[in-house]
Amino acid sequence: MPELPEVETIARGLANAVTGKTVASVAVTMAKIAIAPAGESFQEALTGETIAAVGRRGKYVVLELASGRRLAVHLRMTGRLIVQAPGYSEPYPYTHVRVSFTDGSALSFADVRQFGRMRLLPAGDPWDADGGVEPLSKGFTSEAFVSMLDGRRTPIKTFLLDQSRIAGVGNIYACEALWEAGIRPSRPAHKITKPARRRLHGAVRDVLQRAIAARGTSVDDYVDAEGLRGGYQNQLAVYGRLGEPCPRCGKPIVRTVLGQRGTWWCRGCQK
DNA sequence: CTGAGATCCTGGGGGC
DNA sequence: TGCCCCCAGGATCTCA
Repeated sequence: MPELPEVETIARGLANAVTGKTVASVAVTMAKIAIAPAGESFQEALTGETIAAVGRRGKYVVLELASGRRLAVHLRMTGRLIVQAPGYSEPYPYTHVRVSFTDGSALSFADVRQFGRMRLLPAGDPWDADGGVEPLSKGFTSEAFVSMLDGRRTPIKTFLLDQSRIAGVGNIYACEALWEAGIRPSRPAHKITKPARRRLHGAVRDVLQRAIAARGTSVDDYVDAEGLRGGYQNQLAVYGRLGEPCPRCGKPIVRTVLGQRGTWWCRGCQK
């Protein structure tokens, strides 16, 4: 499941690989994946465009096009954006959209479960207006985070996963940040003390930055734009480690369900 | 506002 | 060994 660090890694790889390239043709083999503005054809609108830049917003990979339009890609659970060099032979498995460039290379969107989407947006479209703060931006200050939790009765882990509050945190890094901060995932957000809120603010940023440095986490089948796995799965403290000893206190990691999500944590040191 | 439940999908894990 | 069942999971929508 690509979260902020994985999407950041993919976007950086794509920035190197496709910036400046011009679209020669587009093949869509699963129509629901590729969404165009009303009345437009995805293939036709994209053909002839040049990739001006590649960035990230929350869990979206955003390709900025020379016309001012954008292609916002959400990978959901099993989506992949794969760059294939000129002369590539095999289509990447489960490819639903392939963008071919004039130099013979291609950018393929592949997705086993078909949950991911590529959305072509008109220039200036405020598509991400209701998205939350970027947790690695200057705007995500300790003070801002402390006050965000005021009056919020929802479990803190559910809060961290709400993309309209903080953009980009998913299940893996919510679990890891809560462990690092020593906070129980089910704790109502407003009941968390200010010192603990500050610890959590720092933990969210630390975990995300360390995961980016490791090029993301590959627990299931995440790979970046070059098809490479990440390395952060070797640094996980709790996620997916049911029954294994807590790295801090040695008690076995437990798994509970919170907001319909698997949640891994330590009863010994998360209060 | 808040949470619960359904929906979308398919590979793969568990049970027998 | 083989087959069938069922589940995970992010975002979004409906309903209470």
